[in-house]
Amino acid sequence: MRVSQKSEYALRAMLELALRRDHGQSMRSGDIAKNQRIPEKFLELILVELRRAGFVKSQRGPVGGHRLARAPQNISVGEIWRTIDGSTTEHGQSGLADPFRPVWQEVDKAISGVVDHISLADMCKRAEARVGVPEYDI
Amino acid sequence: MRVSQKSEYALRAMLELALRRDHGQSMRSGDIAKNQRIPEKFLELILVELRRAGFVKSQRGPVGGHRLARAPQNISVGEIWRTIDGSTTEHGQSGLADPFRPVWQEVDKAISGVVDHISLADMCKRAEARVGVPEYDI
DNA sequence: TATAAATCCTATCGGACAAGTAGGGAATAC
DNA sequence: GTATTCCCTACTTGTCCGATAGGATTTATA
Repeated sequence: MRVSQKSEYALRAMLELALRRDHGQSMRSGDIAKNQRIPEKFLELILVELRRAGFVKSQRGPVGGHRLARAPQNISVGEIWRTIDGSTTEHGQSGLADPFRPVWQEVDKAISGVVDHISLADMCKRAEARVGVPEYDI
Repeated sequence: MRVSQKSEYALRAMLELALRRDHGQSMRSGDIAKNQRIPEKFLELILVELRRAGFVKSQRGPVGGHRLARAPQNISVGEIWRTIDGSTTEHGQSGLADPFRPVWQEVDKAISGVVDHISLADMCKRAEARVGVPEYDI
């Protein structure tokens, strides 16, 4: 498959929520957008998808915002990715006879083997480990 | 990445050449197109790319055609794929600071680990094993 | 109850790119 | 020289990504 810009935004937004999670409070979409440099209105659409998929809970109104619906340990990068970009490898409708079909299935499994075993909590650790590295957040 | 229709065509064409290779003679693009049900003019463009990439040798004229430039054992699915579709995972220009960059790199490696170790010769074996299977070539 | 702040929804748009078409030019065997 | 085949450039058509726009709906607070 491909990693769309939209998925990248979704993942960064989710990571942002996971990193701020200890504070307990929810984050407004505008703040996420600013911190992560994501087009605000576009991010709103993404957050709706994430809410419908059960990843975040949202509240409207003056003290509204978004927060994770589950613990970061129980949310994998693969889940989020597939929610936004659809099933991983979509190769043109190759009939059953396509001799390469088994190859793409193996590829799918290899991809899932990576992204399904990286949780948001893992990503938090990685991000924290990078604090202080010069090129981080520039 | 994604498996474009074009890559599928390229792979099927290469497999066709590999399967007919023992006959020694070259195949015309028109015959490949007919056997593999690939739009003829489109396939011509693909064959030019494959030639430029050094996968096939072509000859013009009445007895012209295309043949593999290397042994099938030495041509991997991954090589062909990348030639047509470009580098595997292209995720939007994520800066160096992108915390997900290492993830995509791992995904890249996992994909390569599959497709770079499947040769055209392997595909020939698989294809021959499927001869006689009802849904093959229908 | 009015108001302000936030999320939510529907519609639209521009540009890029994939897939395929078209028409002819160049080589080559006979 | 003619038929055949590959080669090259250009164009078209449709789809989809990324993004924007304008409100509608919910909700805390004064």
